[in-house]
Amino acid sequence: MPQRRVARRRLTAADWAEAALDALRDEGSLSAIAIEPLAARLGATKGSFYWHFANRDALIDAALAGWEARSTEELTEAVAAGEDDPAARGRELLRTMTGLAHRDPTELALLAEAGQPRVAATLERVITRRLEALAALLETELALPREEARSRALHAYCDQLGRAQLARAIPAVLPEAADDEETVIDSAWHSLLGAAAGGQRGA
Amino acid sequence: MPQRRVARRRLTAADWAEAALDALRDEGSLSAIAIEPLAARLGATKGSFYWHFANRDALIDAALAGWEARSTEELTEAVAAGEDDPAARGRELLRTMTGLAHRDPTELALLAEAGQPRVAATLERVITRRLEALAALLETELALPREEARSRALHAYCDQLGRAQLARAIPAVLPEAADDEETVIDSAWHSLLGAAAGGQRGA
DNA sequence: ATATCACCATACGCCTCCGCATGGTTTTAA
DNA sequence: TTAAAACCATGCGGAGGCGTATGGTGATAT
Repeated sequence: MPQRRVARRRLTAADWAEAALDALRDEGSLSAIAIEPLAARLGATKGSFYWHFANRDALIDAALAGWEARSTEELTEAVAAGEDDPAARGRELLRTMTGLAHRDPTELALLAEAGQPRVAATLERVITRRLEALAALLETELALPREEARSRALHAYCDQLGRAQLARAIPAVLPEAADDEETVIDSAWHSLLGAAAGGQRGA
Repeated sequence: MPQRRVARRRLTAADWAEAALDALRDEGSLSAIAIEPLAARLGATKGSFYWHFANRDALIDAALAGWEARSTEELTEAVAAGEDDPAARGRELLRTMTGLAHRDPTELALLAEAGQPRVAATLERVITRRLEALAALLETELALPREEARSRALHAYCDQLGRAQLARAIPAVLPEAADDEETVIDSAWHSLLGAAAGGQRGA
């Protein structure tokens, strides 16, 4: 019995990778990327999967690569936007960098799974690029010294990261105003501009 | 054959709960709390476990309760310390609240697993107590208005949380000075004192 | 001394998932 | 139209984890 349900189209490796990312976003854990559940979700079986991928790790790699590509793409778009207005570009950068964590749990899921070396490496590349972009903006547009720019960027990023974490884990402790992304971005941008000495003072 | 290895002592429920917390800290994931691996680690078998606990969930609950008890104990100790010097008490509070995340991965592991409702509830209680304590200190000792105190406390906490997260996931992006806990506490305390308007401005 | 109770080992069935082997079914191309 | 290639379903074996049943073994009390 040729048991196709209706007239399902055939799957590609990209379909599997995307399904893996979906599962990671929905379940919030790398263990959600499992062949058999994904196959069920896709209306297929393992036979399809093992044609496109060598094993589960290969699928995870593909999903990570997909996420990294999407993230860097959004970053470059944000950098390119509003070329004339530095403030607008800064806010757009912040939105891309930190708003993602609020809108899309994938990033927090990966952060939670940073024990895995491949996950950590992916995160390192993405986050480094973001910090680099933000620091560069501060350095050129606000004429801040390099170290100060990097320090402020890092500070803002950590703040938003912790905020996103709390928003996901225990939203009750955050003020209601934090629901509005525009408000959050606004606050982050102003604290970025008006930061005090900042950075680690020691040594 | 009475196969005791040497002359192992008998286990208690607390032994199992502690072993569960150890596993959670070492592996960094709730899935590390698994009966059979823990039994092997303890040199026992499932027979022992199911005498002391009804099932795996009960063990997780016990581990969470143990962590919560330990956390609140450390918090009250910090509040009690240095009663005469508000600054010293504030720094001690910060050390307890945020230093924990740096020294002990358990907290970050739980945060990563906040999808589980029981984990989220535990975290909410602990973190709320911490924020409450810090805000109260700022309110009474620095004579800050209530909302301002809460806002600054939350801000500092988010910052340290994000910093701890990054330190664990991708330590490369943090400056080397961040290795020194005293430096971190120092920076956090000063930014807590000298924060600008802070808080969400909106609505 | 022996009966009772607390504690534990062993073995079993069940489930979920990975990975492979095999054979079938499409699609493409010659 | 038929041969090859791409794609996929099915079935199997194995690993690891949960929970239960059952029968010990040690300590404790009488």
